[in-house]
Amino acid sequence: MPPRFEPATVESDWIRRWEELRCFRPEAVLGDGRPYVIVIPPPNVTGILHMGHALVNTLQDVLVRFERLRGRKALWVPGTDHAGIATQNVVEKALAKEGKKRQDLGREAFLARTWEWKEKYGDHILGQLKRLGASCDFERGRFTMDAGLSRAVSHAFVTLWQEGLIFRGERLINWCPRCQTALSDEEAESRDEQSGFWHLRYPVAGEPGRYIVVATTRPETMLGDVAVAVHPEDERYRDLVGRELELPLTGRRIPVVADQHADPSKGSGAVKITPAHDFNDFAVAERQSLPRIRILDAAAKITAEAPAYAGLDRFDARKRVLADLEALGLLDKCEEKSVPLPRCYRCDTVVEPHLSKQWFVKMRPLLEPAAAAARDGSLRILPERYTRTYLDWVEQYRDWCISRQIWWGHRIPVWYDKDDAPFASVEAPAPGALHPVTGKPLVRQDEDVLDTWFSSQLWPFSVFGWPERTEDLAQFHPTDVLVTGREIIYFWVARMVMCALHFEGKLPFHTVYINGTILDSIGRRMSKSLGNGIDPIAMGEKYGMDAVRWTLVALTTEGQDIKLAESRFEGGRNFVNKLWNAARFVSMNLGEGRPALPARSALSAEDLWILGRLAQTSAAVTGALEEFRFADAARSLHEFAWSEFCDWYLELVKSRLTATEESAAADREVVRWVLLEVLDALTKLLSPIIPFATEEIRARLATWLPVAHGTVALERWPTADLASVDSDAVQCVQVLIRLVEAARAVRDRLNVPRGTEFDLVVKTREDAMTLRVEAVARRAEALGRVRRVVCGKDLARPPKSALFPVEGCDIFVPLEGVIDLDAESARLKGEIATVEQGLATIAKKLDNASFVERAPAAVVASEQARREALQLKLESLKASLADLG
RNA sequence: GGGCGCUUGGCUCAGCGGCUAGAGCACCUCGCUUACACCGAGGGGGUCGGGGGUUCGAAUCCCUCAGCGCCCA
Repeated sequence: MPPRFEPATVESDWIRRWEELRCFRPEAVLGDGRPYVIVIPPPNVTGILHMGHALVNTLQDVLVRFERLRGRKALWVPGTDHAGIATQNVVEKALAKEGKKRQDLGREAFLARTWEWKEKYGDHILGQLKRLGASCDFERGRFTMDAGLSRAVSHAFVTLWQEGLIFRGERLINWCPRCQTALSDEEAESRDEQSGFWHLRYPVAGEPGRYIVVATTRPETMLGDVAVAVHPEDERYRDLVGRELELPLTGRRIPVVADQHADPSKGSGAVKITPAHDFNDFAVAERQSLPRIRILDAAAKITAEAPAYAGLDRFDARKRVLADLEALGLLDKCEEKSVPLPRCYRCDTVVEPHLSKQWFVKMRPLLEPAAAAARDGSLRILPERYTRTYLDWVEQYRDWCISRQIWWGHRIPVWYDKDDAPFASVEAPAPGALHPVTGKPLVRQDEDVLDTWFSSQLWPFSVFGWPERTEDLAQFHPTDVLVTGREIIYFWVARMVMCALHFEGKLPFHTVYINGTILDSIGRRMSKSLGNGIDPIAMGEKYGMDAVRWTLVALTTEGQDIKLAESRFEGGRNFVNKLWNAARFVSMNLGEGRPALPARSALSAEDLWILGRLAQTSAAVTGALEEFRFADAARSLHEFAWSEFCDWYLELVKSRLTATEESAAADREVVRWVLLEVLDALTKLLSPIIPFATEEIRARLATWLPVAHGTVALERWPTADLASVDSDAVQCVQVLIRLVEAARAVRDRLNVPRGTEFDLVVKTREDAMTLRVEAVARRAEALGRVRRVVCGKDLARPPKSALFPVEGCDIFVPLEGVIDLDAESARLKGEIATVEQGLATIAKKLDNASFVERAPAAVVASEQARREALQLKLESLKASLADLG
């Protein structure tokens, strides 16, 4: 084994090997374990793997690998999402370079071109997932526009339509003038932006000089005003209700209406009403039976309804309207205001409310069960606080606009007769087919496609062949856990829950784990525009993918956001290398064959100790992963592997492995057995987080640590026998550690000349302690480079010595003439101060009558015991200090 | 405006009612001891954002103020 773990070749070798072994299929798991299923949040086909993907997929992989090792038929279904608008934009951009628009190609050719693009680049991100080490069943990979999944979409649409839960209607929707398509409410992302807030004067008809002032951030919309609303109780305008205003620049007259929507406490209390271009105003117009005048077309240019401005872009029109109002003296004033401005989530263009005929899903009946599932706890969302987030959206029951005026996607399975009567059908009607209700021939299919999320919401079961009753569907749906980011709770999670409940009558998963957001080192979101992203693949190449995975897992606490800097991966790399070298050390100290299981009586204190700690670590890691406490799992493993196994156990056994006497041979086999035992369990426990290095270690040690099916991924998770933890061995090792530390501290702190040899004199308080010290004395001598450890209850305090008090004994280092007595005095004074502070804290409790009375007896008892121990320690320290004079 | 999260050593974070408050990184001193310098040994460093309260006991629970961030309207 090389002295450094070399990830590059190891990773590609194992990716290939796993593929050959086909070990990530649920069928590869032997036995009859229950399935454990996760479906991946499908990344866009246009996507490249970013750090957020690396995190969410590492966490899923940890869970899947963990459950696979526990014998579950683990299945992680990968796949990609066709990402309608995003993908279409990519292909359109490529076309634009050739000076073409998609309309130049026509629908068929454009779609062919997009499929071509998809075939060429669409699997890129899946390849990156493989490099991440994701143990997906790639043979079951799906794409949302696969034939089967497309059929699922049609089936869902037609079913909902037949149930009256999908309808077509003319409503105000969010419209992206650049993409030229409708968007759902969720796809119009509002950010606060600075905007002008213009106050306009509308002259009262027949009363020269009198105005009503209305304020707006979109003054060009005044061209489409149909009324001004005031609050019915507003005294200022009471006489004007029912009268008319001269709408400037248009020659039209509009009424003043009384409506609750006007808030008297805000501004002038009067609001302009533009029903065709504002959501609130649309509702007012419905109530007040006002007309809707469309002054902006699909490209957000002024229509012929305002002839003087027709053809102007909305922002140019804004300037012109303002200038013209100004010239007429009708511009009262302009303020600066921070307003939420909705922008297209795909292209960032300012979204315009737009009146058009679209398809909608009637959400209330679908969402009610989805809300109930979260409320009654049958759907568990972690961290729990996100249940509120989920419910906040779900309980709004807002209808969902699902039609998109683009080409790439699932075409709406609706055909019309010549009178526009729609008919939804999974199968395309035969040419000349008649509308089953009107009896007239169906003449055309709907031009639009469905929102991408309409297909994504079916993902947890469409990937298994739904609506066919396939074996996979029966076996793997419902799934177990969904892991995803919080920004997608509305878009996707809630809709999946609603669909699974509606179509299958069950939740698609019992638990949703919301992972934190990856931020840059100063807490900003990583984004292309800021250029502050860290590429996980590049990090993998530099530090090893295991290091990337380890680091992300170690940083995942309670779904908190993660501030990430490249330097963080060094820690991961170092840890993986440490493990590698521990295995390397073991490999260098093994014999010919596998050592036999030793009798328990043959095990030394440190053997029992490390085996006990291993059991505790297994238990801790198992518990942590069961509860999604990823960082805790990593912490336990790090502590055990580095601070206990490497720092102490490996050091302790070196002398046993190199011992040359005849009698040492048997003990050497014992050590070898323990080393392999620990390494066996440790590599298994670590394999969900760092699969590559653990596989490679097992492969290198295959003679001694064979894996049954060619991969550690199909091994059995270590079970923790906590009952076997030997408390006496634990105490022995604790004393041993203190002995070694005392020896080291003497050398490093008390200016002992190099090469000076010395003894440790251990004055114990009880015979049991004497036995313990004697049990570990030889090891302490070896590790601490101490000449002799002498111990006993009746030993005299050696004069002028350094003191290291431990519970149950005092460790003296008699070094008159060698140690720096002043340094020791100073050190003892420091110790004394610390102990006195501790005693003071305890005294505050124990001297408080109500503490002794009211605190639990166990707490009081432990405080008393601590007081006694500290008291003894203090006396020893003081005696030593006095002795040093 | 409503909701949520965060504020603990220089940095990034654990700890969420009872050990003299921990870790990693950084820092200081020493060390190439045949697993590892991507290492080892030793060490310094925190009145847990401010204030108030509950409690025998608060970094931990409650209230309040301040700052930072996210989501929704």
